[in-house]
Amino acid sequence: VARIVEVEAYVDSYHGVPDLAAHSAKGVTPRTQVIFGPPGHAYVYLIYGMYECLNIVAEPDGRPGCVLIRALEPLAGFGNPQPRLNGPGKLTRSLGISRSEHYGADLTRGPLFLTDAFPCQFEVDITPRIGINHSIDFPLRFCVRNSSYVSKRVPVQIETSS
DNA sequence: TGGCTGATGCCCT
DNA sequence: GGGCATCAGCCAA
Repeated sequence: VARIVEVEAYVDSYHGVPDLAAHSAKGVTPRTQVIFGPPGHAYVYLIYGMYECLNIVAEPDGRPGCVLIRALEPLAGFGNPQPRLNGPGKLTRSLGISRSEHYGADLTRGPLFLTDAFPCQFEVDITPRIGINHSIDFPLRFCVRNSSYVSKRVPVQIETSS
């Protein structure tokens, strides 16, 4: 059991400006097809030849859009010492998430299950996304404020919410 | 503390 | 063949 504390959104367009950092910007390919499918499914891709990254498809069927899971706070079921899940490549390695086993997986049921059964209140920091070279200004990274489990300190605080 | 670099596989042109 | 939604280790200060 783990809590999501940091995500980034990859969208079709932001206020009418195309999101060139999104993999779906290149259109439907064998790699990106699941992003155009129904929401609640896993988009898993390989980055830099060695790290798998987990996304959750987050737009209606037929439209592209997904959320990259960048950091988790371990809650239960992890050994001692707890693994650090503060990075998209690290958390998939710790959880055993891979393209071969999880590409397109239904996250509304099954072993990788998304739930709101552990609610809590928190404030959100909104910042630019990390590690990209296109559409770098879009404020689409969302972190739990003051969480020690995020991948990086918040570089710029753009806005807050709850 | 912060910046650079190598490792490494695959997708798309 | 170029570039990539990363990370750990190294180095200088």
